[in-house]
Amino acid sequence: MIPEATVARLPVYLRALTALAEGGIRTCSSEELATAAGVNSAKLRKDLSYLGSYGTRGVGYDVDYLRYQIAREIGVTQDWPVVIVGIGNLGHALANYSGSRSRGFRVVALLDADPERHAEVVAGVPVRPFDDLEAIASEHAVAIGVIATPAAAAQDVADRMVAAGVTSILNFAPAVISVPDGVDVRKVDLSIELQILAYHEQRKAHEHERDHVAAAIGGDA
Amino acid sequence: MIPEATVARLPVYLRALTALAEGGIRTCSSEELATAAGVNSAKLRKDLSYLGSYGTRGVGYDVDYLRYQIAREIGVTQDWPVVIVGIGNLGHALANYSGSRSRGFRVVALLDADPERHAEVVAGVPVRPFDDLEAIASEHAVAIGVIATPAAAAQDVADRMVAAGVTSILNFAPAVISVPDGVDVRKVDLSIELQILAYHEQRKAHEHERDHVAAAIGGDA
DNA sequence: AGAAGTTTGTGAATGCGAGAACAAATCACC
DNA sequence: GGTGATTTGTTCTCGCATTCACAAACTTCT
Repeated sequence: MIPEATVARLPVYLRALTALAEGGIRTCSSEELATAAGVNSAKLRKDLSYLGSYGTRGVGYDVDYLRYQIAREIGVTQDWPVVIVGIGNLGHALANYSGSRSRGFRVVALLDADPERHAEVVAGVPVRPFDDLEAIASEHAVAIGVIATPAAAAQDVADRMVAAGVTSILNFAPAVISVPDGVDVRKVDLSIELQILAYHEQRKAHEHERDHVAAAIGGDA
Repeated sequence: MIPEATVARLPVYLRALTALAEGGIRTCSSEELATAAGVNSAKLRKDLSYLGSYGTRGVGYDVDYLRYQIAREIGVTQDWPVVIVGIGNLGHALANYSGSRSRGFRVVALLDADPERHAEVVAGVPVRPFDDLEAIASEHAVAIGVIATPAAAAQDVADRMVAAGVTSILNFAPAVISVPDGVDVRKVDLSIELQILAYHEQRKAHEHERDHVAAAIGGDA
């Protein structure tokens, strides 16, 4: 049983290893890999220890071997069929991104409720009516769905996805969606990320203010 | 000092409160707001207690009042100038999204290294050369930058942003970027989110398999 | 072969967040 | 004015995640 925090970092390690492999590097230490992944080396080693003992003391890790082990653990040695619902600006970006960049996933359908879009072909995949969801999902055994619709439609789309057999949802719509037990939802929200940054930014600004005031009154304690 | 986990949820509460206000609701209990935000009511109350005592026992929270208090705490009562670098599919989506939907942020510039794009106008903002970054950042006192470039360019863009005075970065590029102390970075990564879902999906599949095997051999312990 | 130097894997300590549970405060009703 | 119902704010406990520190294991050099 791998801790959730570790699961969230495994893809980062995988990408770092891929970058090293492309650079022709065959072996790396936990320190090097940790730097490439932007984490602490102790944390990296503990994370990897949940998968097994794939390193060699005194030497480090074999890049290709570790890469395969992590990919297998995550489950991206096979290809997961994915449907994307909502082909606006964001849907376009996601379709292109998933289509070319990332191995492990295959976009089997792009769906949109707007008939205007049904003529389009994005990243080689035609946009089809949202009502085709059930047919496509059962035909390709789709387990992963992406919601890129406006907030108002998100819950409906989620319900239909779940009914069609989808058990993992990636939600880009700025809305909280509720799903039955056994269905995983991950949420990505631009606006929330910006607001978190704004909070810290504001705190920095206040910090400065206090510094200025302190300097002005000559405080040195 | 508000805990980081709480800070990350405040924007969710803010959005839920806005939705309630738009529905004409003037007052709500922690239970109602928690449901709308998709969290536990005890957690919600504890989060809000870090801001102060803005509720009334036996009654609940005044929607508008609480909304303002949270907005003030986050820092979105003012407008933060934002620059977006990399106007591909994703950049388009972000520009449109930030432009219309979210209050608290103002896109002051869209930058791209590709001269082909400098003719475009997205969401009312013209796309300008990346080299204009420093001039724009100092003119508008930009503190928040968004990176929507390919991975290879991300570190360069981040360095230039930091040099130009940006102290908070939202990174959509699939790359780890390193910045000096005092600069905040948040990372959003489609591919990583999908891989996390794939991991859980795979575990569900294995679970099923084991169930089938158990059923087949008639195990009931 | 043995000693010195590296690097992994893990046990222990610390800190943080989640949730349960309850006391304090307010409202409604008599 | 007092009693019961309701709801907040807070304390307490538990579990998870991070980090340190070190023993075990491997390599290299003499």
